[in-house]
Amino acid sequence: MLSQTAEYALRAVLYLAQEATERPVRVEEMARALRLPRNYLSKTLHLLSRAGVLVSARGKGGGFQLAVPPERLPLLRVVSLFDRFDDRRRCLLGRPQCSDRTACAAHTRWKEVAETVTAFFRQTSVADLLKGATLPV
Amino acid sequence: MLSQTAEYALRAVLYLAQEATERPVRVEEMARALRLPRNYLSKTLHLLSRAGVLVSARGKGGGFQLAVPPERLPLLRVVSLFDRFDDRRRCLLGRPQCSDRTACAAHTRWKEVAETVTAFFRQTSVADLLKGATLPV
DNA sequence: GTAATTTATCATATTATCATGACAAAGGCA
DNA sequence: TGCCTTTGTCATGATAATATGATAAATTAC
Repeated sequence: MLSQTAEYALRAVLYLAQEATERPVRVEEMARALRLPRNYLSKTLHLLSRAGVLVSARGKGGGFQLAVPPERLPLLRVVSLFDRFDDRRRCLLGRPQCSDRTACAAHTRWKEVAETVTAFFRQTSVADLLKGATLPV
Repeated sequence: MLSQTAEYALRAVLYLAQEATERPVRVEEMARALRLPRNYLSKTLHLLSRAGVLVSARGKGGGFQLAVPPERLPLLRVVSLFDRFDDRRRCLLGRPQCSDRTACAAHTRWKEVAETVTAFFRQTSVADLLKGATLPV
């Protein structure tokens, strides 16, 4: 459903929201805890930082932290950095343009489903997910 | 949302349902009409045939036809040949197993959304899509 | 200012997906 | 039979996604 990279990003953000209230967390620690490839995760976290989702600090005591309180961080803000959620994705038959006016055969029926998916990412916050978490992320 | 290949397959099946009531359709014709790569489409159609969605015939007058009336052909039967719709896909955080018992942090909320998506593919038939089609597929 | 620590970046490797081209196999028809 | 048509299959190539390893740049601590 999500690309591998978006999934990594989401898991990392959840980890930060859960583990790191104040202290910054090193890539090393996160990669180990989540079993993700270290340098690949590093790049992903860097992108999240540039997008203002995380803040990073180098040197001793450095690492990554959320830049935003989890309550005000919709999942869409995380995953949309890596996966597209535009019209092109939302057309089931892959048309470059597919709207109410230029509808493909699947448009009317698929639109609702696609909108449900997007709404989930837009309306669900990182904090929402942690509420439901019974196990560590 | 769907892989390129699953999307090609779906478009091809829709084309057959719309254009070919009796006569078989050649790959050449379909590739041209749908602007898909010819030999790649050929392989995709072959898989659909082996799965019993299409029937193929070689030689003059040959080509592909639906093996099943469009009313009794759920989209899932087409796309699940190319994309996975199992638990793994349905876990937002990519866990190998994620069920009500072994729930990830996103499970409860995501389950509904994922089920909406799967239900769409399971309950919508090829014929359903053609009903809504105002333009040629 | 030097060393240690940690992120940032670059170059490259690996893998999966998508695509092309050539030819083999099978069916229809004179 | 021999020829044409069309699917079936194989070998290969192109591209994007994922991953690794090496090194640069920044920060902290002494």
